[in-house]
Amino acid sequence: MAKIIPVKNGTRKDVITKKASRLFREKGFTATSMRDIAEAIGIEAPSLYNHIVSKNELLQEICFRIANLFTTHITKVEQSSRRYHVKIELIIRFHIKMMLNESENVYISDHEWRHLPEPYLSNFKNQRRTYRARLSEIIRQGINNKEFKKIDPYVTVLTLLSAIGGIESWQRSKKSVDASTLEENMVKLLLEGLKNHPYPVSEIQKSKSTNN
Amino acid sequence: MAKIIPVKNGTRKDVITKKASRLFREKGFTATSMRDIAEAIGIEAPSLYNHIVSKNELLQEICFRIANLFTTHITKVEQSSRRYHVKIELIIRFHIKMMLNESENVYISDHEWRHLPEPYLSNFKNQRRTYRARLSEIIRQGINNKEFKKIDPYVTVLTLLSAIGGIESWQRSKKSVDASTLEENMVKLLLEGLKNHPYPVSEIQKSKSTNN
DNA sequence: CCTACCGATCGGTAGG
DNA sequence: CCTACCGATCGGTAGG
Repeated sequence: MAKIIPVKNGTRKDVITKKASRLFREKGFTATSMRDIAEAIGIEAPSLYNHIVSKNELLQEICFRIANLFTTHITKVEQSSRRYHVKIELIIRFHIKMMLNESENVYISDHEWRHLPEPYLSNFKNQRRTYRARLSEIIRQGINNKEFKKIDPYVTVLTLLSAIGGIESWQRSKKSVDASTLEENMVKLLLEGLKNHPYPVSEIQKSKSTNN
Repeated sequence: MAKIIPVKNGTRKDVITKKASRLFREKGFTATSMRDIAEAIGIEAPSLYNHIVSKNELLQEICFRIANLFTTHITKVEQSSRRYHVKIELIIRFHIKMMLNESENVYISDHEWRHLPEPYLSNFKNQRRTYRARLSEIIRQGINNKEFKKIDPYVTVLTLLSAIGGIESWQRSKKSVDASTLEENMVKLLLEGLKNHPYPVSEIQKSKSTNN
């Protein structure tokens, strides 16, 4: 009765988590039933509970595992002695690589976290807020250091993260773009939009095209 | 018995749609029950069906209304005789304004469309694919015309759309940034990352910071 | 890992 | 707009 989870090299539960990830991304967490997951594996729904505690546990493990990967990475970047634009480039490239290698779980972490039950929900939101603040701080310092143009650091963080976080949902329908093309082009667009060019290029083409 | 919908100046059904939008964005379409919507209005769930056909109908109307607004706008832009970078700027600003003025419905159209039932689902996906192709074409022409740097048009479209589409989910927690700051900073970052600068600035800072 | 089954909740209908 | 109620499905448990 007492949830004897096999302590092996991590097998049965991993299979469940993998299938669950796939389905959570495809149909959404709420729209995915335990019976869907069980069927994808080839067992009956109640059998899942020999390996997991609850449906929520699956979501928690996905969300926090991804969040911790990002937190670990930014810590490493902060501790390095690179220039600020290099730090931002490293972080942008890490985000893109995460989207490419862990797209299902990153997508879930980005879009399904609101279904976390309450102690975890606040926890997760805190972790995200802190991450964004640390990223903002790097951009702020880069502006002070004249590496970046004068731009609102918080808006920049929002824009960068959502730009990268969104590629997954597009990528699904067409894998027409290979990983390297995607990464280099996104870096070109985002990083060079951020960098400080030593000439007032930003004012040149500012026409009266403002209103829609 | 026959769904006599009041043809008035659009009142009761609008209230339902409004409340539904709010809840669909907050909790997600699947996690929102008809009883949730009814309770938010102050009536019983079955009473909703005097004004609407089904829960799916609510989602359909939201998704297609938003999609049509974007389609109408890009048609107008295409028919104008502006330069390509102005066309892109107009479209970026329209997207940002939509996020700010219709954030709930744009969010639903962006994230909950996969729950559309089948004749509508394919329809919606087609409309989105076409929109992206038309946007790509403007960028491609702008590159040919030397207004934009050499960049993959499709990746650029994905990046621009997801950058703007993501601001909503961030904006929720902190309304610290006012609309004008948000718009000007996003345009600065995204449009200037795209524009062709008449000097090889993009190569200057390209260090060996590639691998994470 | 299964069968049998639980209370809760779902979208929606009947009928007034 | 309500009460009464439907068949279906949900996450999960009991017990082996």
